[in-house]
Amino acid sequence: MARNYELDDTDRKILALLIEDAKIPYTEIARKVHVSGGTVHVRMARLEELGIVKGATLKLDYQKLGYGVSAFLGIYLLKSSVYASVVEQLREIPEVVSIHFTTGAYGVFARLVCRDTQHLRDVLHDKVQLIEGIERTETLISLEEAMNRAIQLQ
Amino acid sequence: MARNYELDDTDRKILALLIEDAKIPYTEIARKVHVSGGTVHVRMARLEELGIVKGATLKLDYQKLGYGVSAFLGIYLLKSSVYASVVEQLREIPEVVSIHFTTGAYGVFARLVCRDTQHLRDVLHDKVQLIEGIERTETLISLEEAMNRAIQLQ
DNA sequence: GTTGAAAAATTCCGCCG
DNA sequence: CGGCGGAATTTTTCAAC
Repeated sequence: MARNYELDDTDRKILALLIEDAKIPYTEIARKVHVSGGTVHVRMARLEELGIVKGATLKLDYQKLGYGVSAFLGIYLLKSSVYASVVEQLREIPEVVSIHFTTGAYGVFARLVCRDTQHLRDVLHDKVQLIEGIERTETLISLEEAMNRAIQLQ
Repeated sequence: MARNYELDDTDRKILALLIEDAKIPYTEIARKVHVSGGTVHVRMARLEELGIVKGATLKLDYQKLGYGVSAFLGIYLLKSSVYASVVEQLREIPEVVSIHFTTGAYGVFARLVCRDTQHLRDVLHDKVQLIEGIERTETLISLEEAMNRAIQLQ
């Protein structure tokens, strides 16, 4: 499941460039990596085939889109067997953007993105608190996202 | 700073499609949104001009890339005035992918992505613990990322 | 906001080292 | 076999309306 695939230097260089900007043309990547455009195409097709590349998405300024409040939620479960069910129910909430199963006090750790603190309050009260299997939650409101980037390969 | 820009339904539909897959051609978006290709182009140019769209990036399976361990770090600061300096120093650590200024006990909350628990241990001990201004940290290791998605517009 | 046409990129395939 | 190069198709890009 967590296998490590054989990636060569060309693969990593291609990925590093596309992580920075997924819209740069393959022909330009080809020039920078010193291979042909066809090769970039073949390498990307293989990386997608392997499931390493799952697609591309936009980098957005959520603040400017009106989603200025983000929060982390530490969730205490009534018993650990409800994990899968709680995840399913969290997934149904559009404001939940990521869910982690973590070590430590919390069983589940989630991140929410909301328009404002009122919206966050509503989501917590009307959606999260109603989920079966949750004992209680601790909320950490992010007042400012000082940084957010993709991992650097190598 | 946190202004709300006027986006119409067309803008939102275009963004929603590109969030799903930033590589679909503007011509295809045009068909789905019932406008011309030129209009999609103009709308995206404006959204980039406004800074709402900051670019595009790849969606990757970090597990398969050999980065299977992710952790959240609650950081207690010696005094709140060191915030900016601590953020600067965290930014220098390649394994740190996001930094938040939060309410609650921690002054700073960060996320790290590492190859394995040994790598995480090394980063915490050799890099994070050396930062001036940090009193102590609490680590939450994510054993599994059950979900990770972009926010849904509307 | 649309159209249409030039420029560029993608994509595929036969060939070669 | 993996990489290269060229050609057909599609997309991007932009000016005129």
